[in-house]
Amino acid sequence: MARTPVGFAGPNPEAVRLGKRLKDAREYVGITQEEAANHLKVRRSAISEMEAGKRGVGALEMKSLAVLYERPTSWFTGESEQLHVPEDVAFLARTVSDLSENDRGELASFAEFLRSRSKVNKNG
Amino acid sequence: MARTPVGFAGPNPEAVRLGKRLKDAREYVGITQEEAANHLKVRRSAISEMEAGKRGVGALEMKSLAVLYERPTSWFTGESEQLHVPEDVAFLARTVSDLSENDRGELASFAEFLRSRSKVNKNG
DNA sequence: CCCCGTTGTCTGTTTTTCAGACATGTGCTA
DNA sequence: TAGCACATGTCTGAAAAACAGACAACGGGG
Repeated sequence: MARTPVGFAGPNPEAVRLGKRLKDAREYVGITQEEAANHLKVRRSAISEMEAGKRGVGALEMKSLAVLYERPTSWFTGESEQLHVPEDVAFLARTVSDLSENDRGELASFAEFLRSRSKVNKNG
Repeated sequence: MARTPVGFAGPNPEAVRLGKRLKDAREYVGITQEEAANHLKVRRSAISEMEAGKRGVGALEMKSLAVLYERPTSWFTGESEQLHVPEDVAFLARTVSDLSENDRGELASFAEFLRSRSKVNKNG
């Protein structure tokens, strides 16, 4: 995790937010830093520093903590849980579900064609 | 990211899976490694190695890529296996997301055609 | 006050990542 | 086929981050 820019000493605000959430979640389920550390196979000090935003958190570490703390990773990252799927996309997905396997193949080919065509238009 | 145990040289299977998903997602939105690298403020080689599972992915990096690739982080971690959609349907849904509104209309029309055709075949 | 469980912080060592270049692969065009 | 352009894979010394372990500090009971 050398994500924070080179000449930047101050704490990364986003990392601090992430750490707070990790800490909140841990305390909510009543787990000590040591137990969390054992779960993650890291030193306890690592947990302490992660929660303070002084140390990076690996994506897989976060996933593992998500299990231990019983929360989705999106809760830690603060993502909006909304799926953001336009209605026409949803409609297509539903329609596709009704089709036979052959027809799905045809449709997929056509979709692929449209996709490559739009690429060509963009590039040229 | 020294998450993998000390005396373990082989690739971390979970990291490899994560990398594959990152790569798939990037390719679906038609972005190059270089563009992704610019977005993350890392070298392109970092993207290459992340996708190969040879390099750790920070939690905040993953969140940033989630925005760029238009997926929830849970998709990268593999948390969202709840949907149970057949793979070809899922693929179509993803491809559709790439298309312009016009192309979606075309595709929807074609899907509708296929659906009605199969109905006719059933009834006759 | 003292104990004890828990958490915060420090330092030298180890591991990972960076930075940049070089190498490979793939598609296109003459 | 050769040549080229673009995207991606991979290597190496330098720099940064994480580890490992210890010590300090906080806080609640006895």
